[in-house]
Amino acid sequence: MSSKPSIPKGTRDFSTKEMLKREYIFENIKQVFRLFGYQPIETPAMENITTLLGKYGDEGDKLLFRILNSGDFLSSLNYDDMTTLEYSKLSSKICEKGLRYDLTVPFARYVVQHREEIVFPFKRYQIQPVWRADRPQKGRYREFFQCDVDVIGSDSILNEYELIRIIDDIFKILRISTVIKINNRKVLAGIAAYIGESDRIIDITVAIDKLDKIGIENVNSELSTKGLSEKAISNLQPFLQLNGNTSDKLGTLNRLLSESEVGKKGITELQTLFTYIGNRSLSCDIELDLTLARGLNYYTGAIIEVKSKDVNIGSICGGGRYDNLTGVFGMEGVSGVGISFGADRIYDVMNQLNLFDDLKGSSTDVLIVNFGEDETKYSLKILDKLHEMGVKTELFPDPAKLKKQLSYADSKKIPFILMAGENEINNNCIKVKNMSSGEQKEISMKVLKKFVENEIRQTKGIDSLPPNLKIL
RNA sequence: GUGGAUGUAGUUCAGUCGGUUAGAACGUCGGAUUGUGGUUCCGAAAGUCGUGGGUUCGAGCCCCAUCUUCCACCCCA
Repeated sequence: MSSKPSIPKGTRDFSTKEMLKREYIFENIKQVFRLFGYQPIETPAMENITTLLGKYGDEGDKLLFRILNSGDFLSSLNYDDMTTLEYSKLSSKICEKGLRYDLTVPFARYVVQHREEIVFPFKRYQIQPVWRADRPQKGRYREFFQCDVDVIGSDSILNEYELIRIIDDIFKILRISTVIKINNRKVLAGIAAYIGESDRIIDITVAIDKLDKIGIENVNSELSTKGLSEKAISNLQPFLQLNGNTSDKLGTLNRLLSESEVGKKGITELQTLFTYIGNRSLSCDIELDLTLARGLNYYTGAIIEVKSKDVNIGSICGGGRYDNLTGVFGMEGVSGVGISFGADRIYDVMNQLNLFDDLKGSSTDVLIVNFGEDETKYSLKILDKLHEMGVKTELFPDPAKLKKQLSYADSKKIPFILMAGENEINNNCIKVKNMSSGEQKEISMKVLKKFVENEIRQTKGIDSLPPNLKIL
């Protein structure tokens, strides 16, 4: 039984080089989240399946990973169940748990469960993997990390504005040029009402979401296939053809939707948001995009999606406002808004654009050569000192040939070697080798600290770190 | 879930019409150099040709199934 080991479809191992890059992304995102006063939480990888079902639409239910009950999972079934139940009903009988599909629904569940201990508005961030049983392809994985920020318990559009700022800050730091697309579900609901097809809002939004992909004719024919009347479709056209700048668009919408209460509410929300954004300078492009629909069922207000301008990989960040997500868990009238950064896609974008150049260096600054048992005591003393000074240092674990130890340092791009063999120990000094110049010299133990400050810090020190990591 | 492509040392890829023992580069390891890396030179290890069946005297190559990865759709981060 020694077949080659493998990992499940759509999952990946991350090797050291990849992890350094990934952590760079996580660190930066986390710092911006903290800057705006968000605090971390984590929730379990698995949730009760009933928590997850029905929150993401039919498509979402299909993509949930279900966890087979432990033990005799068939004991809850009788013969009739097995032969007559359709598979989805059957699976919810034998699978009581599932892997989380996103971080928003578990968060809503968390808020309801911990309502007594939470002070509202509650601003939290959460960086964890999620799982979807999707068919994998480029930019689409079955296990991937989401970085969520949400504020729950506040209706203010200031929260939407804050999220836009966060998006802008993060992508500015990561040097990804992006366009932020904004829309509002209430406006979409208003449009559906205006054309007399209120109950078809999902079909309508899904179809117009494809506008820039398949063109206006195909959208119209798709709507017609879905059973929308000719009249409704022709009434929809002015919305599909909306153009001009943001205030033009909002003006037109205002006229067209003057009869619709929800529609007008949505327009006001958009207006408020765009006023906040106003003339503040953002590095991202911002665009009011009526064709932005987003599939997740629970959005009720603003919807936000971010795309890279240089790499075509779908959205790298998305989110919106949900007015009653906690309602399904028994806590009514609490509105929240949040966004989710797709770390894996951000990684793909940055990799493709070679934006990780700054990270080429090693994580270790100094390697202490291992000369053997007798010298190790002396080396460990040096190691401790350097660690106390905050210098990233490692001692080679085996007394391997010097050649081996040096080429290890070389492959890890460690810039400094410290050698303390018999001669050095007798003279109470250390030999230092600079790997890039090849130059080496002996220094006494006393000036070790000075040496660190003058040379290591300058070669590998804080100045070489990306500016945003300097605080660390 | 639907349709299409793909798979050969650790990695990137050759491999002719189906014909003897499947090759290269890079990487790894060893040596030239027992206390000095990168460059150079020499050498070695490394493969059940994704997996399982089938056709054939003979299969990396042809056929079937299956898995992986990739692409389009659906949907999404």
